[in-house]
Amino acid sequence: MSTSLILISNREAGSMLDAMSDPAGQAWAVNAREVLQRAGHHRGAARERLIDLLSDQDCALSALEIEDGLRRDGPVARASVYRTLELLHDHELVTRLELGDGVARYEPADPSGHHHHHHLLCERCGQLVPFDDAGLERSIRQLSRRLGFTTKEHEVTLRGRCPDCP
Amino acid sequence: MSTSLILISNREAGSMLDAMSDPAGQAWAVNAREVLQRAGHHRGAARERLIDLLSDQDCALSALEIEDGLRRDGPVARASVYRTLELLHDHELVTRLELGDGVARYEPADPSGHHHHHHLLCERCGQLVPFDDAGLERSIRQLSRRLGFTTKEHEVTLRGRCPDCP
DNA sequence: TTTCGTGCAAATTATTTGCACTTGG
DNA sequence: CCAAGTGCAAATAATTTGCACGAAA
Repeated sequence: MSTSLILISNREAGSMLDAMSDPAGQAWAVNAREVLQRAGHHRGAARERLIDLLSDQDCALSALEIEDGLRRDGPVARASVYRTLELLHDHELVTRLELGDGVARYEPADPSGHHHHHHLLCERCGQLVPFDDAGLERSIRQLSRRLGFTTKEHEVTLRGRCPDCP
Repeated sequence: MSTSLILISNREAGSMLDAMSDPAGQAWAVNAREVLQRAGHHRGAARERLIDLLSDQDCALSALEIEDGLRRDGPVARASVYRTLELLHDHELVTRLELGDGVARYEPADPSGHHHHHHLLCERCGQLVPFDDAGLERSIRQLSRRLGFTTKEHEVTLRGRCPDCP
């Protein structure tokens, strides 16, 4: 049974990406800007900053978390954050998640499938852990075919206890 | 590859359940009342009505939809709806879903696993379709074991085009 | 110089809470 | 009676929208 696994806590992932100067994120940002430009969009400051911030991220952030992050470098309007996220989502450049706590989270979308992953939310420590599983993906592909359903996005969320929380 | 399938549109399912006088729903309602009673809860009118309404349901409803449904038979306070849903969720009697449109939906939880299912949301016609797939469940079990994660709930959402919407 | 982006504040929407009153056991 | 449930209205929290002004192509 081939199961590929990426298991990264938010904190660890941040430093990993720092260490490798985040080539994947850069690629995403470049592509995102290109897509928006082709669609006839200008390059406003807030949007540019948001794209940079998201590209440094490995896992989902809420709109308010993004706003906070941006504010550390200077003021931003909340509306710009929401509008930019909506725009990115319309162009399928971000994935929008709702993990069951009433807050929408966003993360860079990954058309190549290289960084595709799902989420596991520990109900005890609140940690959000991205994971990837080939068997699961296979099941979903087969299932979609069987149902005659054209699946554009899919999302799997596990809620429970992580290995560190007994 | 054994893949069991239940494919029911909301509308069809409603009539199906009518036709068989909803034995599963009745069982759920009985159990729900028992669980709440054991926990020392009284039987207020709003809560009783909500349990009845949910037990007739095969798939997820939002709090506002539930409120509307209840109002057809008489007035209910919105707060009672939310409080009851919270209570049922605390006792794991309902499953709470967030399918990505900012609204929480609730449906009777199924400890037996008999009616366990996931959701498929057609982005074109908006139809919410419940489905069940053995292969998918197997993948999730294996995955949880491999990650050392104790999965209490899991949720799979597919978004795309249903067979009727080309 | 026109189209798009931004900021601010006000509006919406979903959900929660405080409190006085009613009801179940 | 006492604990729990209900309704109503006001409070939050997340997200959206209208509009005037500033910036990009």
